[in-house]
Amino acid sequence: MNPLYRYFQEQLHLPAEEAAALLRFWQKPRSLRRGDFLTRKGQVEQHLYYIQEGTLIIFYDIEENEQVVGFGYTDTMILSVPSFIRNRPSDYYLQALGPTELLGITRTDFYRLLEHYPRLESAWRRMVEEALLGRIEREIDLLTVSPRERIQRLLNRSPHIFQLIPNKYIASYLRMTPETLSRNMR
Amino acid sequence: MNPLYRYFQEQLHLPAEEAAALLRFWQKPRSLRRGDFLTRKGQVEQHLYYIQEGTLIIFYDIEENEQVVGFGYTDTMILSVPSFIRNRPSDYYLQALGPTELLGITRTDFYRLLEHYPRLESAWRRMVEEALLGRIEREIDLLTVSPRERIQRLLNRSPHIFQLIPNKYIASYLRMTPETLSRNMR
DNA sequence: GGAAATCCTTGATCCGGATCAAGATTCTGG
DNA sequence: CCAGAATCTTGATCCGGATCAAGGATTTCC
Repeated sequence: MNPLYRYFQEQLHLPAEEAAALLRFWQKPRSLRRGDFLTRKGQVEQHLYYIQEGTLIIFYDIEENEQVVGFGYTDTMILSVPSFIRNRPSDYYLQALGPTELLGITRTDFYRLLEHYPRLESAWRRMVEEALLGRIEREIDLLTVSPRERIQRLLNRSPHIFQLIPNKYIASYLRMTPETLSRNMR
Repeated sequence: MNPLYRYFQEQLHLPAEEAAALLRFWQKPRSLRRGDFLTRKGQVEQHLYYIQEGTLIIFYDIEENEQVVGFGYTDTMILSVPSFIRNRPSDYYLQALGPTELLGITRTDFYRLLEHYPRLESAWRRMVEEALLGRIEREIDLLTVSPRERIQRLLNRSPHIFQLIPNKYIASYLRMTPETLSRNMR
């Protein structure tokens, strides 16, 4: 069965007909290779993407360094949220870590659909609420002083991350160096 | 003019009749004195509050210490967001820093109103979106390494905070000790 | 399959923010 | 207005995570 269709039903709780109707708007398939950028700083995010297969990182650059702020992986949505919502240039880069297949819907189409499909609108509101709650959780992680505890919290909440993403990106995400992560993982 | 009415119009962009109709649901006035708790850890947040006058801090306790995660001040809304959205016990404390006057609407009333007033629903979605964008900004602040820069970012974004809130709470909010804040403010 | 790039680990050193302490200042509430 | 509490400042010391460095292990992709 179409995995995006299943995502609509199981993750967004959309009824079958609505899920089917929405499917045809998710087009514009994109393929990325390791290192390719899905979105770059300065671009206005014009799509909401569904990841059919692959992993990506979201990062911004701060004084020569890249600071990772999130990940995307198979069967989730990914986008530069602030850029998409505000329709302004993104501060973030979205970069593929390996071969990646995506389906996208354009910003314009998406906002048009929101008006026609009330269930989609409430689904979107739930997504935004969940994203907010996720950030609040993450805030507590970032405020935790001890590196060891920060690692532990992520291990508890998202153990699969450690299977999917090279440690150096996880270290950045956890506000520590790869060395510190390595020393506190065993 | 009623400041809450003005808030509805100017901040939430609600039309005049709708703003007027909503006014009567914001009742249950509460008065707090310095140190009083509006909400405590473990309580389920039953209200959305409008601050008529006063300042509050939002914090949670982590190993004997209190970690400040936000502030509330005159003419803004305040609540324990995760508790209100999820209808679950709050991890946060909301505490008044001085004499404070609030108006509240109950969670039940509020969600009922969302169904009857589409403009309120979209206003709420905007509030959630804005809260999310605010958290994303805050994440960048927290990931900034240098204490001096973290202070600077807050000074740029919310200079009024420094007039309203004692420095020790600001220091906690900025993930540093009061000593470090003091040493880097001049 | 194999060379090259990337990533991970371990060790040694350094430094900036936390901690501890004490005094000065400001705020609070009766 | 005044006493006591809370807050802010400044100084001295300490410590844990960053940095620098190098070798080993994996992964990538022609």
